[in-house]
Amino acid sequence: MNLKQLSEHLKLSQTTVSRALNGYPEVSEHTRNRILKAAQDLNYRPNIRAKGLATGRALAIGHVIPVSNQHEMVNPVFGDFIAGAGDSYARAGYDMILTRVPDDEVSRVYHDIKARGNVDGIIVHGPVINDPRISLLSRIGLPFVVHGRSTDVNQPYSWIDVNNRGAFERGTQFLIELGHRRIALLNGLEHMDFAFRRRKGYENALRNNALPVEPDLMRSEEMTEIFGYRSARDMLERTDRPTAFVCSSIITAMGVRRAVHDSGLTMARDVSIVTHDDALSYLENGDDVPIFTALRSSVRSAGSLAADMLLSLIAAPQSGPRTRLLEAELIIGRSTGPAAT
Amino acid sequence: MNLKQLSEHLKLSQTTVSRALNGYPEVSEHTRNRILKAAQDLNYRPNIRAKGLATGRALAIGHVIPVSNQHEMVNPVFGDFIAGAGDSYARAGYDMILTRVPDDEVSRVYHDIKARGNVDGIIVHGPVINDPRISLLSRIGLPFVVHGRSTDVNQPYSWIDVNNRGAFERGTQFLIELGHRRIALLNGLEHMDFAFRRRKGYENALRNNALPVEPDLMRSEEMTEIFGYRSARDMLERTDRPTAFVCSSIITAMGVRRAVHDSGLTMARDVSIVTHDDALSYLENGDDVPIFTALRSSVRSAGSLAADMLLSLIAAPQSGPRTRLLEAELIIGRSTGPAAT
DNA sequence: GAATCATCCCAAAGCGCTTTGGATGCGTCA
DNA sequence: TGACGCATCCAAAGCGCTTTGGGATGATTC
Repeated sequence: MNLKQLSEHLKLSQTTVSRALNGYPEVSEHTRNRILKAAQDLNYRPNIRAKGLATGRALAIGHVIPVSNQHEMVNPVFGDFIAGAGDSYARAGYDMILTRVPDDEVSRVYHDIKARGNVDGIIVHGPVINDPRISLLSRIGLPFVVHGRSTDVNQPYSWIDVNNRGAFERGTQFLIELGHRRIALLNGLEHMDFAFRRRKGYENALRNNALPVEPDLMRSEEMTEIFGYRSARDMLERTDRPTAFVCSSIITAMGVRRAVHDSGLTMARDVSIVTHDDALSYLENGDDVPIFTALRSSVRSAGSLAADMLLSLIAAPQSGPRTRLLEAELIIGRSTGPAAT
Repeated sequence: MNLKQLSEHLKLSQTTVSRALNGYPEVSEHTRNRILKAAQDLNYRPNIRAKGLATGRALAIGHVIPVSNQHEMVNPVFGDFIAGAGDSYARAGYDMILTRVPDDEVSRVYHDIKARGNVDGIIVHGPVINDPRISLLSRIGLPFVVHGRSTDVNQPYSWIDVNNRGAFERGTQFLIELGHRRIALLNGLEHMDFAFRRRKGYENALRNNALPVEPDLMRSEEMTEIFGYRSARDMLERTDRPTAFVCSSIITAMGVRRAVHDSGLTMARDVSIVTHDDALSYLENGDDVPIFTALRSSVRSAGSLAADMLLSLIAAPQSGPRTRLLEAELIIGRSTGPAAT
């Protein structure tokens, strides 16, 4: 069932039917109702490709996920972010198109996307420090919103981000106030902007309290369980072992917990853990009482907000870059306690 | 830069240029090379919507993710599956379109998708027992491949699945051979087909060894860490506590491990754990020596295979349903040992 | 030399929609 | 009564591509 058939069936022109369906005023209420009813009854759906061709809009948003050549890991955060964004798109009648792109092909792919015209805008995932994609997309003229920010990029652009620096400063400060002096940081890869900012926050807190920043206590890797385990294991073997850990991910924190157990120590009593928590639906941080003391910020709602931001950016292109900084919430769980004296 | 401009620039017809670019034989080698070079130089990309309109193909695959009204959890497996599939699509020049659909709207959405014509085929995620989507899609006439199978559906359809029954039978048998007699099952939601099959496998192994199937030792829920923890905690408090657990997910297994520790017991010595392992990139099961004894099957390669299957199904629609059963590999890790006597 | 046949290329229609630029009919007003 | 405005509707062009149905050219055959 296409427009032509529908209009023939109604003995009206395609123009009138199209206008009625799209809410234009040049159609009488009577005719409009007749058309809407027929469309409903005959189960008419406009062909999105034809519509796109005619309007020049694609009615789709692209999510371009960088896949690094060294680090093939799929971001665990991704599913939840997409879920949040997808719900927003569904409400607006947009499709969501996913593309995985190797680092060395981003430029080609963005040009492709622009030329093929299959999306109206893009969400940029996983920004690194001084991310070249931002100036590239601005130059190409494709509307976009970055999930995260990019340090050292000085042109304006739209982004939505958690206050990573602030959160980690707060988490570290919290441990310091509990009396901890040797606090380790198990961070994500620090060329990633979020990880870079988290380290800044961690260091700020130490400096504010006149504590030394010790490279020995800082690690930066993909945030896996095994990374948490191995790092904590190593550090806990030392005589001057840390009494607390700040982790960039619940998964890593789980590894630390395992190491604490395996070292014959007790969490909260001997070793405290504070972790970032993206509130992933499959990694709930306990139920009534959280397992880990955490800096929580739902990546799912970030997805939804990013999508909304991009859609409004597309609707009003002139309105200039928008930004939104979300604050993480400090949740006190059972993984922290006063430093042993 | 569109076809018209390109052909004017070359002083050729659109027909010839189109044919040259799409590899049709009616163009001399000389002209073809000239066209290819110009296309390259001028950075020409065909508009995919126009192409789709003209050919009737969408050059896109839809992934429809069911979102249950009761269980809002985002499937943790999803990211890796998509990664595998996405790589296949990229190779074939297809786009991947994601749609999240509430359970009660599947029918409407599938009809929409068909009518709007924005995909050439669909991957069905998360099949339940007797899944209505299969007959629905067959009736609508949209090519599809199911990730998993659906018990009680007797019409033929294309699917790719892990041998869940076989894997869990094997895992349970392994524990029995280690001397375990009281073996608990922490399963996913059993209206999901994969979970249903896993229970069958578990029960088969018990029956084959003349062991009782005890409802007290079987739980079925969303596969979270907390589910594993709480269930194991409960069961380990009993006087006739289980000596082994079979889990449907590494995340749940982590919860069990925590419960074992918190109960003052030792993994492998007092309590053994066997778990399914989807080989998620952010949940590696240890490094050289796996942490958990596991039934491993990469969901990522399943994604890639599912995508390839669907693409070939679209290319040769008459060729009838295809199926592919993957075997999980039993990996011996440090979570299992002989039953304490 | 005419007929036949490849080879290479083109004009134009068509995919399903939107949108421009009228056309038509009717009531209103001086 | 004629001019005008308004409310409704329509024909046709156009979005960028593919594909059908030839047309022109030169080589080959008889």
